[in-house]
Amino acid sequence: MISLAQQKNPDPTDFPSELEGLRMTKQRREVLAVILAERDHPKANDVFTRAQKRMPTISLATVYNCLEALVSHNLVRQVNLERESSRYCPNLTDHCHFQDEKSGKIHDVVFKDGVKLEDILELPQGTEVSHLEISLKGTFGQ
Amino acid sequence: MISLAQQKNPDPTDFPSELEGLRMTKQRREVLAVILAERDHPKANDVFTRAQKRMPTISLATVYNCLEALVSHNLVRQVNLERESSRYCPNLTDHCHFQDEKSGKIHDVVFKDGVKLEDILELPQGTEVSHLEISLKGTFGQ
DNA sequence: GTGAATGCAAAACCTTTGCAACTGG
DNA sequence: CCAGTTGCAAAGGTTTTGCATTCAC
Repeated sequence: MISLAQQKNPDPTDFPSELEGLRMTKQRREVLAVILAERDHPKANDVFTRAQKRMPTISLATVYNCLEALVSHNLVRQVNLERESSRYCPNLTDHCHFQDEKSGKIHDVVFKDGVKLEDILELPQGTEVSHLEISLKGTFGQ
Repeated sequence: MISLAQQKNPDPTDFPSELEGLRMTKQRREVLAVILAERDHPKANDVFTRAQKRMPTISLATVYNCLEALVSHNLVRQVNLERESSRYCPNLTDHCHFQDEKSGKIHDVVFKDGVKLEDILELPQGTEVSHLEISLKGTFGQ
């Protein structure tokens, strides 16, 4: 896994021409840069609006295409909360999401050290988990 | 909490005229009966199709209305997996959902005894969880 | 050069809404 | 009786698709 997720204000032109086997285009670079720039879990339309600032010709359909490509190549994570539109997240480490009911903001929440799925859930023998999503809602402390 | 969830082949006419403070109508009774009859996590449209068998005049919009009413009165649980349409579940006990990637079927999964959220997640002081949804995907054993 | 990606508009899909008619307690 | 619910059709919002053009390697 690459460490792009740690960058704060990435310049799209810094990205190599291929990432995780995905051919990079101007638009994909821009979409990735937008997601890395802020940790606020934007929706596709937010990404579109921000990307347009630097690239006025980009289309919403292209943003959706780029997001799909980035997600399927594990450069970005797609976050689905209830019935809302998907949000996108540059944090590729294991974590889940807490939506504060007052502010609407999404917070990343990590697992305590050493916690394993099989310790908490009754899963039958032979179960293989390929994807796990945990989402919480309520009042977030602090 | 009432024990309707345990019934196998409920007759809609068995339901009282009010449940959990919700005024029951023919349509709400039928929608509830459909969801209680099978544990396969149907989507709104599946509920509609099944309800139509006994009540040909029911409309899809009414099914959505009824589902919303039943969910908000805690008679039925709404299950959101990824970007799919919502599914509906009569199991009101604490549990989460596992979607088998081969069959597409949804399985209920329960927590091991004594597992508490605060034991597994790093939540800041003062956090209050009002809603928790855990969903898994992969190959379900057995 | 060539297969893949883009941009546009239109379609698809799920869910909600407005409103007149009806109904259940 | 009469507020609340239904059924219908239409609108809304998000995401996908078809296709000609353009681009990246």
